[in-house]
Amino acid sequence: MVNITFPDGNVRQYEEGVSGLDIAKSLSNSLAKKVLSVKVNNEVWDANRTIMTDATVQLLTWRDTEGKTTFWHSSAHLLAEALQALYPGVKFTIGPAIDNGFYYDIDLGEGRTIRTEDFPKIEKKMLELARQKNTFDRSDISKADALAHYEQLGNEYKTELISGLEDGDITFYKQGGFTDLCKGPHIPHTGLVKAVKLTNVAGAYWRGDEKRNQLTRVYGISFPKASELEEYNRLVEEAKKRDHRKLGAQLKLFAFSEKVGAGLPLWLPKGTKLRQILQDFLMEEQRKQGYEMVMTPHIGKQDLYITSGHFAKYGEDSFQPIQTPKKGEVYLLKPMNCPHHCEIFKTSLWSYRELPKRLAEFGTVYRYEQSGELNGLLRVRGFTQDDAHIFCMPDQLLEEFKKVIDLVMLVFTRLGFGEFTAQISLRDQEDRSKYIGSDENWEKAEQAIIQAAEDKGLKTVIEYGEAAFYGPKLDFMVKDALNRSWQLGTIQVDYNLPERFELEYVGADNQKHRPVMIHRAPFGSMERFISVLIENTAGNFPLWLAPDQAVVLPISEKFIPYANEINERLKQHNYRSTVDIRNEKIGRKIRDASVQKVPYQLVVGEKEVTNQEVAVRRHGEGDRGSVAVDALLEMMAAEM
RNA sequence: GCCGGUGUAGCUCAGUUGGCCAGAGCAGCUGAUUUGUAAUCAGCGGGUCGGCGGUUCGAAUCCGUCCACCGGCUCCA
Repeated sequence: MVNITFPDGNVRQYEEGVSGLDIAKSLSNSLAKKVLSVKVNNEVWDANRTIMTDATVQLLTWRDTEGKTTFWHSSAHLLAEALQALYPGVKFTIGPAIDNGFYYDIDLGEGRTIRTEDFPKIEKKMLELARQKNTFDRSDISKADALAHYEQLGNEYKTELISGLEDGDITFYKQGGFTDLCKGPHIPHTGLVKAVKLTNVAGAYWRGDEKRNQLTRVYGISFPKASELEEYNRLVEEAKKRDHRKLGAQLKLFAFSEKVGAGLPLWLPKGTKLRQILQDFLMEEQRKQGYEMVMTPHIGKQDLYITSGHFAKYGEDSFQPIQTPKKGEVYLLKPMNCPHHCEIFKTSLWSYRELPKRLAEFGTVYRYEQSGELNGLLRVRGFTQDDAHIFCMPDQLLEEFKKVIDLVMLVFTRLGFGEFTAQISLRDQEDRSKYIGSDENWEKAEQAIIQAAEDKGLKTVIEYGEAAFYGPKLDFMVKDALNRSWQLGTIQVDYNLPERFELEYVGADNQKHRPVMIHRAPFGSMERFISVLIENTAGNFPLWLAPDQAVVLPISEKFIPYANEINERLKQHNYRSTVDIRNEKIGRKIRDASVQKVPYQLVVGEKEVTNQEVAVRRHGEGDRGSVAVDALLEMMAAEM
């Protein structure tokens, strides 16, 4: 007998060799039908794998993230089985579960492709195979046999994978007519997969290396119930409506023009308003915290970026040098503001008493992003950073860094980004050739960030290889409508640029010392921040950010003078308000104001003129009834 | 940059296997209507069918190439 401990602390005895599925059956038959996999001593196992010792056991179903992962991973095998049937000779590589579904990377061989038109027949095949209720059978296999198996199939990808595995640690899984190198676990049988949707097909490099073969990646998602697929489809439709590219056009915030160039956004009046409000908000906070605004030009001599190291690192892949009429004179579009700010620091000799020096600029920079990377306002070639560089003494670093964390948190809280990931981006552990500066400085910088994040009680994840070439970063990641993660705020510690620019201050000892730099941008870039803001709010901005806060809607021409009066009152109180004087019915004016997502829609007609009131309609809510203008002003003030 | 897809009026889209002057709705303009909580009615104007080159008696439709956009991959100072 073995003692099985459940998550609630209960302990029950079972025969040795009991499986998760057996345990589920002993509890309830309906539960047994839902079990996807089982967590045994904190390791996820097949539900039918035998348990030989005392263990803590948690049965995993569709409700558990790990249960979903098992389900989707098994679905990837099902996809592979279908592809094997439909595309003979296809070579399989890897097919993992992801956050929202699964994919399989395959090599179809020369000249063959999969298109979205092919999806229905693949989905049909998958469901057909699923209905066979095939079990996933696990088998241990020796390294030699595993290699022989795939050599015979001519699958160099699998043999490469196997070469990296330990003998005795290799397992195959077989369901129906498909066998795959796989460590598992899998769901009890394919019949649990009731609904399948292939979502897209894309190229993906083998092992993520662009120098190696490009494989075909087929993405999909699957569900244990058809109704869940419908729900998923509905959510995808909803997400499309939040897309900042669509809303940006609809709300007349920004635009792109082929004639101006790819990735070069044009800010329309309303988008500019929104952006200015955000800038004003941050500038005010920064003023309170001792930042000083500076301004620098959009270009600088090539030499500036040779000093900073940017030219050596990115010169080839950037906008190319700008020539002048003078021979040999070369300028570059600025890719970063920091070199300019270093030169500002060098305009005087600073006393330690004057540090930290916090220089801030909404600086527009230009980077030649790869064409395939451009994406609405999320990834552009000309963008404005809410940049600042803090020059401080080494013993001020930690305190300053923590202050910046507070500022980023203030920004995120005020803008409603409750969900974010704080990521500590460190050097690549193997390849250090990508970075400038000494190991010693990197160590100090990385430790400072880890310490500051810990002191602030931030929950962080560490990502190696994500650092900037001159220093490590603390990045704040937020997701867009399509669940993709983007870096917004960033704080970086830099010992290297002060050295390269030979920055100095005079210490209490009357000696010259080298300051440390903090690069920081709470928004990151105005463009990206605003795109994520649009998607998070679905364009329903809080009142203080809305480009148009109110629109007065006269019932007919007769009431335009009164509407103008109301509009003037609002303007006197610094609200952004307009009057819709078009010769249209009130229903139409309300509709158009709603499409533009104007928060306060103020209807005025005979009754309102008589009572000296306005009929308030709050977008997203509806009719609030008529109130006096003073009451309206109070209502709006309370919302600011 | 790579893989796959898309590109018709300001916007959303129709346009059969290549075949008369390329269509609709919305938006715009003009006029009528003077309106009470998500689209009033009528008339009018508007398109080098993404660009360039080719095949053909004939190309929005077929081929090539470039550009832009979409989803991934790689990259992201």
